[in-house]
Amino acid sequence: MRPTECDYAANVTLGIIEGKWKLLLLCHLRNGTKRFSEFAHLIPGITQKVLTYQLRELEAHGLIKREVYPVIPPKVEYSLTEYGESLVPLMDLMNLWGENHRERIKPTERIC
Amino acid sequence: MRPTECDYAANVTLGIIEGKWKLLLLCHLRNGTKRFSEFAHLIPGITQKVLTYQLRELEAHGLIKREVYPVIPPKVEYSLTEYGESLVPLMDLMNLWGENHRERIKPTERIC
DNA sequence: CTGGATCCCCGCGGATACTG
DNA sequence: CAGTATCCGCGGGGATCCAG
Repeated sequence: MRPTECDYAANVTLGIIEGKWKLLLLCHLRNGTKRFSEFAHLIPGITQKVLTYQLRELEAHGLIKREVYPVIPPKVEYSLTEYGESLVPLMDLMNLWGENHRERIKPTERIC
Repeated sequence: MRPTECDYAANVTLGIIEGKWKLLLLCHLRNGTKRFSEFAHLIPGITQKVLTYQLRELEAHGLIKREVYPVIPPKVEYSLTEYGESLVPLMDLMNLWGENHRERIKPTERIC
């Protein structure tokens, strides 16, 4: 309630959430385990390097689990951890607010 | 539920929320109207340029209201709009999650 | 008092090529 | 298949100076 510094708690959350594709990745993982190539297919716009990077960060924060199967060809599965699921309410809220915001903006688009 | 693009609704929210000081500014405004100089005093780390910029963006998105009093010396007051208040639940949730995350991390700090 | 105008740095994210 | 390595551009944010 007295956020006199930039270490405001909500900013901690923001620091973990922010990243162009993180929320999208987390959202996809809510529907179940995903492989690296599945993400690349689901999200055509992302490059391999960035996909790797964002997944690594989510993993570093304990939100997702990375499981490597020592087979050929390689197989890696990503899944939401229990801790990652604690973000679900926040994701839902952000999703909801974002959709409302879109509809709020739309009327501006119609010029007529 | 089928976020095949980067225009995922939650990302819209993120785009409005993100910014190093925005959440903090919004939080301060929850306690009432603030003047420009008050922000500068409450948040020592922020520069005038950035403060101006972040306030302008929040205003552009309709979250805050900027009221200018034509007096000398200048007086400008910022306040939360009704739309801005619609973000309060999200802010609270982010704050809560952030605090929990801090405590979750702390044990790692104590090496003994 | 409330900014605007500049300059600068750094890191995120993108593009491309290569590898076990 | 699932990455790693390298280069690069852009923009957010900081520092500083100026202005009505």
